[in-house]
Amino acid sequence: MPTSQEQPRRRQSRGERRIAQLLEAAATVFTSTGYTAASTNAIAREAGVSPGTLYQFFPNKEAIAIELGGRLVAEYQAAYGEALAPVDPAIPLEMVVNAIVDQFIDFNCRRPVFFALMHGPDVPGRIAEEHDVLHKTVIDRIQGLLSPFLTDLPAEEITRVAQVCMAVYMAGLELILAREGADREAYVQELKNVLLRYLDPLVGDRLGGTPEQGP
Amino acid sequence: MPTSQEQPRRRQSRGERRIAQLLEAAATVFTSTGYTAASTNAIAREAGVSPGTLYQFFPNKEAIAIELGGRLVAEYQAAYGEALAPVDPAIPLEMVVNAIVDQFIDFNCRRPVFFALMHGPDVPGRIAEEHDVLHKTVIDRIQGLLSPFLTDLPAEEITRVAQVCMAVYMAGLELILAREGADREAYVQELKNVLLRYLDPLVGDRLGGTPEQGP
DNA sequence: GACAAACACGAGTGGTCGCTCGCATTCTTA
DNA sequence: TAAGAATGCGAGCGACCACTCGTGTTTGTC
Repeated sequence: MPTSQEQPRRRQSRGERRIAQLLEAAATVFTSTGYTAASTNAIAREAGVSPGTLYQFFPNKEAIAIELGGRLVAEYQAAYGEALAPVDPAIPLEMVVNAIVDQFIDFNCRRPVFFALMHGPDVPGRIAEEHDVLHKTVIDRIQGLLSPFLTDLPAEEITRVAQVCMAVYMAGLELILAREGADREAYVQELKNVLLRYLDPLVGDRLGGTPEQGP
Repeated sequence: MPTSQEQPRRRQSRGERRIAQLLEAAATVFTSTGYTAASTNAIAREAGVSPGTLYQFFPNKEAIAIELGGRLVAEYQAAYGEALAPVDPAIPLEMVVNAIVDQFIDFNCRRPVFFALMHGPDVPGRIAEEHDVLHKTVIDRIQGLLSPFLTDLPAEEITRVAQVCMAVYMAGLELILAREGADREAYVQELKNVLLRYLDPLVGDRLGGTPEQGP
């Protein structure tokens, strides 16, 4: 016999719209207050519905964050699915780093919730697990991307380099999200500089060292 | 007439001991759960006293964090007060960065609460202000330290560089605190590498570029 | 139009947390 | 040693929050 079967409730189009509305409201509230401090009543109010209506579509608060996170990941992969795919190591590292940073920054600026949900230290068990999985995946991809460039380094060290790149990116992202306009652009350039100068001395000896670039 | 005067309650030595005990307990709880999730009852339990006793010495939860933060800053300044003081720009940047990173890492490893309190995104108003002040001070100091080295750059850009250095340090610290032993040391070296390679191309042309260093 | 299912409401429930209060105990001081 | 202050206790209060439930409304289907 089936164990506690999940009967797939038939949604009406009104329901689908409500769900989208609630997730949008949740994104707004999570972004401004973080996950833990965000109350489900506040999310419902932001969406213009009653608390009861919210629980018509989500079994609990955690499920909102999980669904939101899932949709964000899907949206990201649809837009930049190949961002971290391995590339021809003959391409200058500068171009690779620039392209990847630009894509990630672009997405994170358009969807600031993503950072709030991923970087928040207050998210509870289940979400933290999802984040861990995603984090490990990204690290693996960075590692695979860097390997052809960092031919002289042992695998263990490449892992470390990937971890450091990820951490530096996250730190830069926080600075960047707190700024706007030209100031933001300047910090994006600085982030690229940090990563490039960090990685450049590590690449195996091939033609084309990366020269300095100005703003 | 005096406005709502604070009468300085005479403490017995027993009381001073309790305060130290409570702050130590608070440090433990804050470190493991963060400020918001830490309950005052949990802090009292950790210290082996009743909730009422806790409130004999602190007017509210915020005051605990503020007192703890104040003592940590004082402790830090006593140990490394001159860590960010300007130095002779003839000294190689590598030595300067190495020394500063070592000192900060050393302190943060011995007192992990410091990072938890400073980096936590969930700390309420009053504490956030204190952190802002401290953060601005540190940025200023870094700026003053870097200026003699980065002679070719306008002030505005040096500010940006200081901000980036601080953010990179914080990111590295998070990686480092999550590791132990030889692994930790390796990440400390990586952090130094990131900062050095980022700053090295910026220093005005003088003798002594910074060569690569191994683990 | 009739019926059922999905949707919507919002006061209410149980639980947690910051904090209080009345009272007991220990220390200081004269 | 006696008075008063400091310390200590822990049940409990009020506020807030995640979540529920009884009831009423809208929508899809025959």
